[in-house]
Amino acid sequence: MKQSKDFKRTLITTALPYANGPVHIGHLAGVYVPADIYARYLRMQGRDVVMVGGSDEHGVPITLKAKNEGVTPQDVVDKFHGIIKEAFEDFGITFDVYSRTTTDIHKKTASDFFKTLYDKGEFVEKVTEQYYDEEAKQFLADRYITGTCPSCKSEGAYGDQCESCGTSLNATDLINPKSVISGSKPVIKETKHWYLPLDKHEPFLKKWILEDHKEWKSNVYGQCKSWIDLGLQPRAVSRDLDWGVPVPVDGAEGKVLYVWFDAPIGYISATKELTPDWEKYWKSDDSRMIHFIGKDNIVFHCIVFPSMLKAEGSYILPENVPANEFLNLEGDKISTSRNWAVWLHEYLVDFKDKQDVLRYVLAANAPETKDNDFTWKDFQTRNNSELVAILGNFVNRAVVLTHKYYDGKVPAAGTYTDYDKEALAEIPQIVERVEAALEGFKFREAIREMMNLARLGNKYLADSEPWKIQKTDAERVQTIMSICLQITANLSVLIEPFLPFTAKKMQGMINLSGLVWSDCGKLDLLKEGHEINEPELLFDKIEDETIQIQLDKLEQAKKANEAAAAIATPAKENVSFDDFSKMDIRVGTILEAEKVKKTKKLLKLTVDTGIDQRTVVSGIAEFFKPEDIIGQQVSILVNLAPRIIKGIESQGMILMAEGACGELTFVSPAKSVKPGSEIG
RNA sequence: GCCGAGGUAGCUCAGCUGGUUAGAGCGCAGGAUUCAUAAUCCUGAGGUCGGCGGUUCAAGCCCGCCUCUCGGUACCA
Repeated sequence: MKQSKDFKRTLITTALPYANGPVHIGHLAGVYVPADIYARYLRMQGRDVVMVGGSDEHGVPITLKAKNEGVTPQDVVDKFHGIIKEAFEDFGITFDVYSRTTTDIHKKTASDFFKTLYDKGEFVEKVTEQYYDEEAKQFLADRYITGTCPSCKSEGAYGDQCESCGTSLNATDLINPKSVISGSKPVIKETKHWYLPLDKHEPFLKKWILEDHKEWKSNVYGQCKSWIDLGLQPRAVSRDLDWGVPVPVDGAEGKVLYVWFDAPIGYISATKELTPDWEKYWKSDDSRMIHFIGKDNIVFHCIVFPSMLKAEGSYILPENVPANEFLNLEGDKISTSRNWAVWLHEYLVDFKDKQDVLRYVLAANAPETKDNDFTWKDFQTRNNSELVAILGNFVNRAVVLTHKYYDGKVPAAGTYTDYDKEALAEIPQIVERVEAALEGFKFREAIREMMNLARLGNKYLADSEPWKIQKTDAERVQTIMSICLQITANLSVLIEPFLPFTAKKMQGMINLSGLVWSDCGKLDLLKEGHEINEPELLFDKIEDETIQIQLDKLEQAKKANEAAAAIATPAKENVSFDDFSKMDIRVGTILEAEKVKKTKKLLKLTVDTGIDQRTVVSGIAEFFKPEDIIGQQVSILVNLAPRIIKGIESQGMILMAEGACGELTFVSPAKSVKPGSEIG
């Protein structure tokens, strides 16, 4: 495998945050902090690096949000692009360019990209059937259709997914589909779309990833292998929608590029926006591209986007895709809609000027190999016993002593003892280990090693005990303090990629600036007589009360969510008595039950309906063991049209009640009654 | 069900192509120390490496089966 130094320049891309909400700690930990550490590290080495990012502003969810709030999609993305961009700036994420996908340059870039592939015959055209709203005169994307979930029967399920039970759906599966736009019942209509034939690129992807990039992280490699082994399907690159980049082909009115197609092209347009020289980052073999993303994006960045680039023909492909897993918050998944998150803009209100603390905690506990948990307790501990006690404390000790003994002037080093030499020799070793970790995208390890330099400082100071011998051997103390100050100076450089705000503060304190990475390991960064400034604390302790406030805040969010979930869904439309009478619901008794093989949710039941004994397949296996429900009385819809499920004919449907957390319960008579009793 | 990733000290994680008494940080206990934000330094306790079987002179690392967590995918009338 090629080393990063074999390349002349590096293009770092960061996942484009979707502009329908602010960014939270999960985004930061998974993508932006690691990317920024890496970019800063390369820049400090004087290497040619460009880090691009931007807001992803197209797609259906944004149009939905706009509609709900009675504003235009542009209003929505303007608002969140602003919030997101500011949050990144506040946290010191050093994008060389932070753009957005609603710029003209991007529209043109994406449009041209499509046109090139179109002209080369890289797409296949397909006509499919989709829902169409005749009143609003437009096709309905999945998110624009609601109805009753065929799975859990709850109202308000979307065409792609039921929010209530989490099942992913096809829009055509919904019972009583309704257009979100006009409320009318949509009709099925034919529509033409373009597809990227991923299957065609499969042999290439197989070799490129599975053979040539075995060094990718196991989670990334494994995920790709899984997708490729499952067989790749053509993916639609266009949608019937009016918010996005128009498909640049005759007869494509009302169609735009599907958001996943236009979003990664945003990396290209952002680079174009940055420099007229953009092609050298994208089209020369001595450039390498690194995609920083979360695990939800692996398939796009490892399979889809490379296929697009390959099909286009003139672009380089990513050299590595160091995708992270997910960060949980206090044991639960971070969720924008449930407001279970720590929002970056809110964090800075509560923890003013503590960007580095969060950067540190997130990098030290980044979900590199598996999902990780962010807890406020851990945040407090890492701040108090690592940043304050180890790093801040050492620097403070060195600076305070220098002022005490030498009035702030750096003393001259005398003769080094063996122990001095030993300690000093460790500095370049630590630097080397930090470098190796960073080159391998092991940010947790890198930050641990970085802290080891501060640990070394504390140990050296404690072992040397200058305060004990200042009166008897002042000359020796000069050497000791000189070494402590050189370690401090080294620290101020080494921590910069990770803790840029603190690095700046430190360099101000020791009156140094313009340090670069190759200064790490030097023992003469501070010359004799160099004057340093007054000590100031790099970090403050965080008290229990401060942490409790954050925990309370989350607890409130949780309560608010529970309250929202407790509200019953609105009643359905009225039906006539005749409609109701059509349904034949009986009390039945389960006689036999067994799991349907090769399924997770299905039980095959034999039910005594009083009329007959029949077979019903029911999706309740996650909640009941077969042996526990023999003899259970249930409500059964007996005149539902039979249907074959997994090779078994299901003759009817067991009615279930769904609890607040999605758990299912039988609807059965309060007293045992004879099978066949009618419910009505 | 199938595919992928994980399951190593109280917590968060390392463990190279299998090789002597399984490591680190935090936490905990004891001691030292006072320059420093009661911070620091030293020492120590603590693990049947998810479980069972197998291959091997030797397995946390290889193979099989099982189990739990996370993600993808199929199924849910």
